[in-house]
Amino acid sequence: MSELPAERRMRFAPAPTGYLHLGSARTALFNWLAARSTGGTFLLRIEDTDLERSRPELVDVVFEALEWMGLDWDEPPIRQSAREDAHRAAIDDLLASGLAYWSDPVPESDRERTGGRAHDVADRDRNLGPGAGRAVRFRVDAEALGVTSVGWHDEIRGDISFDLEHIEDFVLRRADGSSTFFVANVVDDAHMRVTDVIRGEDLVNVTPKYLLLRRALGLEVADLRFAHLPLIVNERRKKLSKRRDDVSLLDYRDRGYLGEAMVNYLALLGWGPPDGQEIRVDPLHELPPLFRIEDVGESSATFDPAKLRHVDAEHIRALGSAQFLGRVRPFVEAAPWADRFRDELFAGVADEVQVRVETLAEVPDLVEFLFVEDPPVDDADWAAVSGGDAPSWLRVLADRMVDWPWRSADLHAGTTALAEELGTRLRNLQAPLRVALTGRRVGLPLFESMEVLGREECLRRVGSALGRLEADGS
RNA sequence: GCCCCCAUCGUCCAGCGGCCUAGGACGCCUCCCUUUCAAGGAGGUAACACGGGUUCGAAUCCCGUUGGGGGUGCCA
Repeated sequence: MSELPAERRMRFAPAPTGYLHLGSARTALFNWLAARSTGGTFLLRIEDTDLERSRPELVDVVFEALEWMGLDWDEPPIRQSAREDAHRAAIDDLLASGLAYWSDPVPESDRERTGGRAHDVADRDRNLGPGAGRAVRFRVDAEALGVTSVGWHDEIRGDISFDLEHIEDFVLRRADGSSTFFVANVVDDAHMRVTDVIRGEDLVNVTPKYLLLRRALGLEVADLRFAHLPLIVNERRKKLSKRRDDVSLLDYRDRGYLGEAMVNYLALLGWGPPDGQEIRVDPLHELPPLFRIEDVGESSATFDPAKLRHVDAEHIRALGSAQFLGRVRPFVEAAPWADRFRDELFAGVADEVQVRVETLAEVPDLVEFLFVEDPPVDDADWAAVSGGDAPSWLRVLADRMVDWPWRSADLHAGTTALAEELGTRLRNLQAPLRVALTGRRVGLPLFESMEVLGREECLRRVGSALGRLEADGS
């Protein structure tokens, strides 16, 4: 009888800070990918033990962000705050077995005595017991623990180990009675039967403590694996900071990025598909078969907004027409002219819009001329095209437009022929017409825009441009 | 200071001892296409941090140097 492969369980354990950090989002994604690629289970644990930061609406932000990325989890999320009894019990066990002890804080003025430390290892043997201001610390003692170093084989970075002498007696229970991250983390991971701890490289240094604690608590460690992901850094090669970098995942949604593009790009930071095909229209389905946590790189990756934009543009272009309209809707609805927006008009230029934007947020600006009475005229553009023969050209154009068949191909042909007639080139003739109709000299293809705008409206706009010219001239 | 980690084009990813006169992608530049702008097509620019080993042979293995990052809390 062959053994069934043991179930692999990975978890994402964010603290509800009110926004999901880009780095956390990537950690969530890699955990999810690791789970989905191995038939594992993806779990969620909300680390909400910090009273101030456990407000329900802050937790919802985490769910909202994960849902935006399309990441789904397999079991009901665990609230760490609901497990405080278990955390306390673990500390009591350690206290009972002598691996933890009560410790008094050492005042700043008295630190020479302790080598600068905020605690005194002499407390280990004082059998202090509970008391005001007193914390419980773990006894990192080679003799008591029977080892002189702790190490593990990291799935991403290979063997890592720390000598016990470099690990301090860390706090398990604060003076206020609350448990620290170290205990909660270990106890809850064991409770959730987590087998794969996949997290950021900034947590490498707490892993020895994790391991020590886990063993001290008699919790199984044989099948435990760790993978520490390289950090995402900014162009200065520093860890992304809330202050100077755009780190909130959902802000990218609000700025017009597609969730799947974000997922696609994030997956490319520290990893790449073996076949080299970077753009994955449906990353959530395409990536799992290709992903292996051990293929993740070990050096930090710079977050490159330019490449993100490119990936987003590719995803936008891959959208079907109906999908595109659906995705765009929230952005046009936020425009000042939202009440005048009409699907039919938009549909007439949608394809042309789609290849010209990198984010959905750029759409309104491109189609505004269709939905406002009088598009604002860009002064520089107007100045650039309204001189010379432009006034007379526009007059002729206005005349001809009256009986041209109103289809883009005919408008194109008519304007081209007229350009020749006038002894100029189409590129020159279309420029003033474009500014007259849209207010700018760059924009969507002109004749397609005219068809959608309609003859009457085009004539009206050319007419007012002519009026403006007279005013300028007088 | 101490501990841990990292080191290929400006950036991301390939390369896991010979296939490398180092490949792909983003960016940038040039040209083509063209109703502006895009998109698309064709080119181009640009890297193995340095020094020692090991080996017939090193971007690939080892050591050191330098550089960078992370950590060093009764934060997580």
